[in-house]
Amino acid sequence: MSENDTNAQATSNAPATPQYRYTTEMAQRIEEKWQDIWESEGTFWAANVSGELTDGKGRHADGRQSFFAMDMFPYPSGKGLHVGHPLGYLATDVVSRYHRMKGENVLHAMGYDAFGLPAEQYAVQTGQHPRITTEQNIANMRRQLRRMGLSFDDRRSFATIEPEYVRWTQWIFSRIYDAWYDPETRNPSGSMGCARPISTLIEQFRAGVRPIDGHEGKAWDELTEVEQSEVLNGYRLAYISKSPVNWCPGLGTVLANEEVTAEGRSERGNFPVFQRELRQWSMRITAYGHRLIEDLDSIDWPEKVKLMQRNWIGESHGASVHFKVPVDGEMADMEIYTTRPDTLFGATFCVVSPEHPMLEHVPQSWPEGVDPAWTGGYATPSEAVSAYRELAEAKTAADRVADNGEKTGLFTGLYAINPITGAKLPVFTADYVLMDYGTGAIMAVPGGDQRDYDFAVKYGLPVIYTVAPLPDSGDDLANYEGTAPFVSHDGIVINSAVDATWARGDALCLDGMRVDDAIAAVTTWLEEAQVGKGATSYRLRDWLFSRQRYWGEPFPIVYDEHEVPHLVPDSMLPINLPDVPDYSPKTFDPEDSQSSPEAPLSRNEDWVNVTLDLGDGPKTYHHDTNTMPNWAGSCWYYMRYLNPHDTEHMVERDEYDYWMGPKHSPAAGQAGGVDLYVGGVEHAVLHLLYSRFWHKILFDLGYVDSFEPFHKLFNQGMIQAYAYTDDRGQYVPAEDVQESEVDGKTVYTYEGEPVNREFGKMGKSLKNIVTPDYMYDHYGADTFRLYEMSMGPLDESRPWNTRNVVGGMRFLQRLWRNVIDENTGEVTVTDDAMDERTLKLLNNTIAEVTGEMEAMRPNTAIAKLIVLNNHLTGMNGVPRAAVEPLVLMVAPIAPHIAEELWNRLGHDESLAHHPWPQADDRYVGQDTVTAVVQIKGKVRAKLEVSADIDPDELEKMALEAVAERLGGKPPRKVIVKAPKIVSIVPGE
RNA sequence: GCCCCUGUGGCGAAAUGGUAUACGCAGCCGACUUAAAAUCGGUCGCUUCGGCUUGCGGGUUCGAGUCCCGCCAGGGGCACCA
Repeated sequence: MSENDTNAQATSNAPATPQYRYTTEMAQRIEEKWQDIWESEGTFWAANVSGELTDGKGRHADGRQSFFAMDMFPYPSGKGLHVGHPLGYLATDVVSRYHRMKGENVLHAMGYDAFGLPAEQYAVQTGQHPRITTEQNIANMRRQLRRMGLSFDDRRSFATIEPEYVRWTQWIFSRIYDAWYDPETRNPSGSMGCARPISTLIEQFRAGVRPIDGHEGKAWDELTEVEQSEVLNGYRLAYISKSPVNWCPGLGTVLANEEVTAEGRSERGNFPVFQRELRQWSMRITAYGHRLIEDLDSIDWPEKVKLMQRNWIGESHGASVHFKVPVDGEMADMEIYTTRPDTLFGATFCVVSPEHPMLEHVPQSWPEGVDPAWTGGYATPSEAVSAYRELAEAKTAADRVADNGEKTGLFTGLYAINPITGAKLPVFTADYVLMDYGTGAIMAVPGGDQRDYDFAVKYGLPVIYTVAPLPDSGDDLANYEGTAPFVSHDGIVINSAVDATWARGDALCLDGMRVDDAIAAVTTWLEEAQVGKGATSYRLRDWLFSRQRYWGEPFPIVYDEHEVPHLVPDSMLPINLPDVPDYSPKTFDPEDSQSSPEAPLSRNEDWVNVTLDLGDGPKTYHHDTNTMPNWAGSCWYYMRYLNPHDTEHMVERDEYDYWMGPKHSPAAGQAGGVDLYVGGVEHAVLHLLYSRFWHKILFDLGYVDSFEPFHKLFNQGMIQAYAYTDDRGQYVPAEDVQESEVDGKTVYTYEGEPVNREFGKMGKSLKNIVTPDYMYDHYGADTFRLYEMSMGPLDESRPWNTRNVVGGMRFLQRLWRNVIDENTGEVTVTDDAMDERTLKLLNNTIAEVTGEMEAMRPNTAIAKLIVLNNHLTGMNGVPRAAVEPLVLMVAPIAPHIAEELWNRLGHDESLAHHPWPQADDRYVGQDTVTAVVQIKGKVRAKLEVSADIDPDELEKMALEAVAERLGGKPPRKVIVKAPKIVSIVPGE
């Protein structure tokens, strides 16, 4: 389009686009010019307090407020960007530029999260080494982002695959491995629980102040190295465990719970996931469950994300209770977990998970007269139990979903004795009880739990109701009996008299108590009788931390001939990946649940076997062949922006304190952290939880002085798009679809044929992608930025519509024309004084736009800038004193045109650090306002009055204005909110 | 099933409990053009001209898009967690 304009001017005598109009070509020239200037002058370099990055182009850190604005860094995937991707980057950039103009020292940079599945899969597809494709992708992404005019400090960019970065990722792993969680020590923030070096635990074992698990009564130094290693493994925050994990044959790797969907499939690739018992690395995130919930109160995050984290961690309070189980003439102990100890009187059977160790001790034969439904037709309990266990193991999460709550289970032949009633309860095994939650065993209370009720109905077990609705609730227990349990936590306890004094003659009667009080009473009783205690349980599981992939960080761990793990000394880090031709993961038939993972690194024997001197002479060791999950690099990258080339520290203390310390900025709270972190909500329980966990460990160990990584989190919305399908359901290119009106209805056609419109994501397969490059070519970066920022609130999703972009272009053209003559290219502003109206509008606009920028609402800021600009457009000669502040206010959103106009207005320095305009209070507000007279809330008259009108006078005027409507009757009530509203309630 | 968010013109959207529809797109009318595009100016919720309008029905209030209760629709999170 615009190209034709230029040609037309050269080749025909028809009136053409004026030579100095702000066209797409003009925009492109201006944008490239300023991007070069910013780069060569280091305009966006942020100044550190010390070290090599103190140079902020004459703007040093001393005494200046810091502001750290950060995006969730991207995977450099080969797919390239579409216009939806950079929405968050643009938002962060607008905020960064605004804060820079407020005089703050702004840290804003971009790194690349380059390990992990997307990069590896792209490499496998293209047959090139992931390092090569990753570096190409990073270069392409850098180019596209640079063209957007983002104000990054390019000295601080890095990728997580760089050896100098990997070194510190491995260093952090080493610190986590070398630490344990002491729940009895206060951490530096004052709350209970603290990670401490493992040496402090060894000291306790050695001093005999802590019993050694499994070796009670022995001295620490009597234990073999293997035994010591196993004991410590039970405490380390990064530990090896043989436990059921999510095994995904289709991807050839194990996955964390967070990476498995509710349907039991892999989040990436959508392959089936099976539970397999495997030896893998885990991180003890459950130790931090409580602090991860509690500290949410100290950070400025969307409630939605906080809620998702709270739900994911799933802290529940209750009690653990010990039931005696007669086994082979002795009394074994079975511990159960319940959130409702008050219902102990209503327990009519027990259930253990199919993996529960108690199942090793089932009796030889079924008791006399056992119900055949309970035995499943098996001849002995052990046959029944092992058959059921096999059945449960083969089930995928998807099967469980398909079961739709249908309960299965079998009797174990065992009985458990209820410690409070003495009742003998049959013990079942069923897969609705999970081994890795609570204790893997429950007391079943069918009168108060839907699942237990379903099970009881199926197996003909008794139901005892122990809780009734509150008497004044209008509900009646009779509504539940025989049909459903009464599950509410509101209610009163009934029916606790069931032999309550059996246990030890203590009277414990709960009748008439509210549930809360009854829970407390039973918990106290359990503790006094030493058969149980208050307990907290978490839905959160420990974080499975190893993957069988090539493209990730190797573990800084080697094993000796006894398979005892040893930490590789810090001085030998990083451990780099071997440069080998075969980096593909070993994948299997997605349905082959019996396959086992095979780490690609294990194929490189040269790399696997090493001779090291770890203090007792050179010995042969072998490397751990797993790699870390792709979350590892993103867990701590924010700190690396502070100085990505620091070879002495993960992060330097003074630098951390200046940029992220708890009191560095009024914007940050007590918890400290990055001032603004912008990214998609999809990481709510993945990256954002892992990152907080690592950060808290580093805080406990004293490496950082704030206990949260991200003070303010902002989730940008998604940019959605229309897609079109023809009558065969095939997608057609959205770009070429025509829109027209037929009989007042909008119809869409492609090559003359009608097509259906649907609404959703932007994607290549939907043929509705719009790329940033398309936008640069057709409108320029400033118009692109302006459109994305004006579409609506940043945190809401909305549809992209290229047709609407032109409005932003017109605004910039008018702004340009208000400064520059389109025909001569001369600056046309006047130095005349502003008229009163312009002065008022200008100062009101400054005040309002400042407010919108503070609140991160660029859409409404833009609307107000347009109003001011439109006003100036109508003037005869635009006053410099009005247009200069306008240019400054446009700068965060459309920085290139703003720099160009600022320069042409006679300023030599970039406006990037020019002070943000200040509103003159004398001209803020209105002289006259339209006062509205309402009768019963409906507008009946409007009055033009002075802004400082006396309320009594306004009331008088208002009553006069609507006298006719009041019909002479005195009003019953008059509310005056001068100068805007008079609200009248008429007399009867 | 449980929890959370969102419903305002033809479209994207504005509105500290105080004039609903700012700003932009599209549309319509006009100016400049031989013409078209671009640009500029105007107009732009519905209406039987009484009024009526923020998904629907109630409530609180002098006054509700905004607060409360109950529905409906769309989106998201969790889902045998004892």
